[in-house]
Amino acid sequence: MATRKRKTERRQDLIEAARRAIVQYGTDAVHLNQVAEAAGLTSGAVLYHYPDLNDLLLEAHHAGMERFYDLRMKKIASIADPAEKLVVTIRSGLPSSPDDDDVRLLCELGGSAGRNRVYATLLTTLYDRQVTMYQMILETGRAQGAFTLSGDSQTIARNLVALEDAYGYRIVARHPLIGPDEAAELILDYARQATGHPLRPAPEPARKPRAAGTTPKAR
Amino acid sequence: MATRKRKTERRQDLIEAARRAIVQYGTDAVHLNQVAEAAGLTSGAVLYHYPDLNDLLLEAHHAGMERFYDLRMKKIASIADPAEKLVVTIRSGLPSSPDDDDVRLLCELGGSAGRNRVYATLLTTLYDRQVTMYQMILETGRAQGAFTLSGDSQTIARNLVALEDAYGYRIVARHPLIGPDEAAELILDYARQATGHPLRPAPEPARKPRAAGTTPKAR
DNA sequence: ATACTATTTGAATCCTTCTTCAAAAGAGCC
DNA sequence: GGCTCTTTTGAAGAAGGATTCAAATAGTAT
Repeated sequence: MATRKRKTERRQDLIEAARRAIVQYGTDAVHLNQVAEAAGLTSGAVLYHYPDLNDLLLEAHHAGMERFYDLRMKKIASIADPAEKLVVTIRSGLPSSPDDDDVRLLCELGGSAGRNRVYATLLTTLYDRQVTMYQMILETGRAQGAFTLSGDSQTIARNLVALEDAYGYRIVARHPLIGPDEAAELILDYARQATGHPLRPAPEPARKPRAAGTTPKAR
Repeated sequence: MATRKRKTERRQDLIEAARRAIVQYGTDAVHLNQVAEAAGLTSGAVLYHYPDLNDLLLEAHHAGMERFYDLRMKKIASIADPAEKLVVTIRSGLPSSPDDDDVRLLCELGGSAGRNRVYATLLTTLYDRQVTMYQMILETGRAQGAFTLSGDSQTIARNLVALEDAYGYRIVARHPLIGPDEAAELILDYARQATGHPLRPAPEPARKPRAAGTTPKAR
């Protein structure tokens, strides 16, 4: 028997398991048994915590989305320079590889949004939040005189998020020529035009986020 | 009994039915019975033509993709002016509404591409073809002196297709602020910077494609 | 008309999944 | 250690989908 756990803890596990099962089988195709197996439990145990599988799937998508967003925010929180911040932000919106589960979950969500209003709302909310995030960076850069925006910040921010999204799909679909590096460069090409800043690409992402004020060593 | 048809004809019907069923239920979740019902047949009849449902689903996706691409090509074939051609092309890559089944099928494909290599290839192929299509337009515009490209045509073309893709998802997910018109304007904003051309937005798409040489009436 | 053949149906069978629930088993408490 | 409450299992039953195939049917050819 699987080690017994407390309700909240187990529910957390189940959300994680659901995430994995969704990525593997698809949101609309995943079976209760598959989620149970991913969690190392039987279907009965899953049902004990989530009498309706759809509730669990929704929570999994919701959690995945929040995680994706929080992770990005954390990665850029300590960066003061708007140009560097923009570069890192662009990077953090792309999958690290075709097997990046966080992004694959979002792609999954995109596929289902057309036929599920709740998922559609979730995805739209994420998009809008990301747009706002970019807008802040752009406006800050402009205020500091670093950026000369080619148009209003909302338009640029919307396009930046759109580009990220789209290249996420390309990378997840294993485009033979467009990987994370190439995608970042393509987006940067737009970002340079839009900000009037040279935006040199960031070095390999550091293991830990740098403390504010320290400079990345040149390479 | 459903009216009997010839093999090729019925297979065509089935591909259409599968398309509809996929959009409604999801590529990975759709059941044989649902496809059969969409075609107005029984599951046995479907199996008679496609012993393996996956083959049918693949053909449906393939056909949907080809159709989408062909339709675009047809819409722009008769347009000589590169600027107008670019504007119309951008429009034709966006869903006409959140219920545009052609685009919804492609979104579906994007969701499944992460876990199905064949679908991934299909989607990648479409992307590359669209990039080439845009490249032709851009290069032609440059050769004629109409465009002053901000960078190499491949980069611009890749970004244009990426923007289209992404806004397709936004529209299908019913973003409350971004519909076909707004998306077109956002993409045009980028296209203007990239081509150095004012690219005034096209009037409402005409019922029939205009013959080459005729001018759209002003409004 | 008739016969022929390709297509479609519908019923039977087999499988898989969902759902329910009594019983088992861990975890915490006294 | 024994008691209690919560969590988990496993079995059983219900529901539905996939697959197979003989029989029916509708076009097509003669």
